[in-house]
Amino acid sequence: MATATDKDLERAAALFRALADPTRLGIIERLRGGEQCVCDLTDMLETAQSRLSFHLKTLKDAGLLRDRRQGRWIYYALDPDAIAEIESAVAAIKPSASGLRVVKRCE
Amino acid sequence: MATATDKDLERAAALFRALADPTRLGIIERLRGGEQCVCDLTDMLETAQSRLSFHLKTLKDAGLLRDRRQGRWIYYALDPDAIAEIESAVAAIKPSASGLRVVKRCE
DNA sequence: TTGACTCATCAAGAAGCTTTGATATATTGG
DNA sequence: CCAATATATCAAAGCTTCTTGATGAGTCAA
Repeated sequence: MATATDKDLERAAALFRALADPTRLGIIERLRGGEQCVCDLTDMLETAQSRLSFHLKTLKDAGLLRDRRQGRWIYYALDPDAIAEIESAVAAIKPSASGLRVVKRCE
Repeated sequence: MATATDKDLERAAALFRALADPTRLGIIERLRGGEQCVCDLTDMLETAQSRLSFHLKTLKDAGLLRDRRQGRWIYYALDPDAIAEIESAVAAIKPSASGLRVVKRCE
């Protein structure tokens, strides 16, 4: 496994930063089952509308959510690619399997 | 799967917050192969000593690292339990398998 | 077109995080 | 004990993020 570049670390940090807030994790949890419009999230999370909008934007800017307008509502959903990216960022911090260093390399 | 409590979300957010910094991810990367003393990390990361100490403490306070003094040196290592905790926090944000769920609409 | 509705954006202050340089503490060797 | 070394802690400054309330923008129906 190659050493992560500064850019890799920066990107991974940005993903984790987006997850580093309980309100945003609550949003994500409510999107696990599929897309939801902002109004439903507002009801579920009982929070000020501008505050919710701020956190949705934060998640979207990090690439974790996508949105879609339908009529007067806007639906947000998890982006599966981002979830995969997070999983790979976590895999990158796992201790390597052993000190024996017989791990198959990519190059 | 039960809904996460506020405390679960807070704890998961704290873990992600600890990971939300490229310097700290760099530290973790260098600990993947096993424990290192602070002096080695200082050399590898080329950073001010108090700054490194701050980030080590941040990781330790979040439960991600443990430390051990040996003589004049202090060795830091990843805590495997915390890594497992992170993995389970990530698993908790993965979309649930039932992707075909009917989405409730606003009307 | 107007009004109501849904959501985004903005500005300002509050709260939290990071860096820096200085100082403190623990350990070892002489 | 003293000096040197390794690391932690502290305080101040700077930077980033979050919350709040106000306003703007898109959409629909009458």
